[in-house]
Amino acid sequence: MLQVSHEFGCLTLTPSSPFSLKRSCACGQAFRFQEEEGGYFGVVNGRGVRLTQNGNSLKVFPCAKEEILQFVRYFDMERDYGSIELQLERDERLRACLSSASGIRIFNQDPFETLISFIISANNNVKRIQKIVAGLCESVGELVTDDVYTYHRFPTPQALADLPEETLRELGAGYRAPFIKQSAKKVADGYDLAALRNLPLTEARKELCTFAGVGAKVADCVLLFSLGHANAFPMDVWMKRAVRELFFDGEEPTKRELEGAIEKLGPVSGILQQFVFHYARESGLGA
DNA sequence: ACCCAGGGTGACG
DNA sequence: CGTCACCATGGG
Repeated sequence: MLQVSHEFGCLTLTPSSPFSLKRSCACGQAFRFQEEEGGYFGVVNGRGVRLTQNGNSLKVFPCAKEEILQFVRYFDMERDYGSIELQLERDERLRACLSSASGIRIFNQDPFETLISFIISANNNVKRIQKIVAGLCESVGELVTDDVYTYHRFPTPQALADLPEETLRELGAGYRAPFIKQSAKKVADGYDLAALRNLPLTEARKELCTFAGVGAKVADCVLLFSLGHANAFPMDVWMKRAVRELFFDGEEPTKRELEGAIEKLGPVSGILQQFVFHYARESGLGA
């Protein structure tokens, strides 16, 4: 159950299961939530908002009445995370993840922003990804000044498609510069990312892999973090280590064994994955 | 100098 | 189908 209240232009969402703003913002799913004075500032669906946590409540400011549902959905507050954490708790292999990952929510981000962000993420680290994405926004993202804040939106597909490769390299994108440009152009030319929401996981993944700089892992991030595929399971170096340690007693699994183990986790395996990922990074698993 | 980071691409078997 | 060097960049 979710309690929703709205007064003085501030939205308060209180889920009945544990919520952690800090873990949700820091778990590596999104790269534009900046920590500041007891909260976070982020741009959600093109709107700059300040996020704070009070008890188990998430506060979003500013928020107009018409925007309430949109924020509820972005922060995935309609989903029953109590049952998800219960599944983790019941699994002896995954139980330990909760101590550092309880309260995570998977945000429903913009597909294009997520696509470009995770193209940048390839063979890169979170701090640098944040820096490059911030540079993109400050360079060619629309500058917005509303009643409360001044901020940049994430660039449009056309804006990134028009950006010279050299500029992308100056921002730190390195060899990913042409991937960003080509993929942005494909969206600017009319490719409908949102349509992938309604495709089966395997087909949606295959579609995303036609973009430059997108392989299975980046595709799964886009599907999980922006297109509602809760069973997309991104396998990066951290998850490979974690799965090897937690599921296969330190041994390297075959591809079949790996797929089987993920399949057994059920329809929200990708969300479970994010708890494990955050745990692995926080506990420095294997490093 | 070397290794690593939310990997992908292209070449070669 | 699988493997593998290579790819920019910054931090440890």
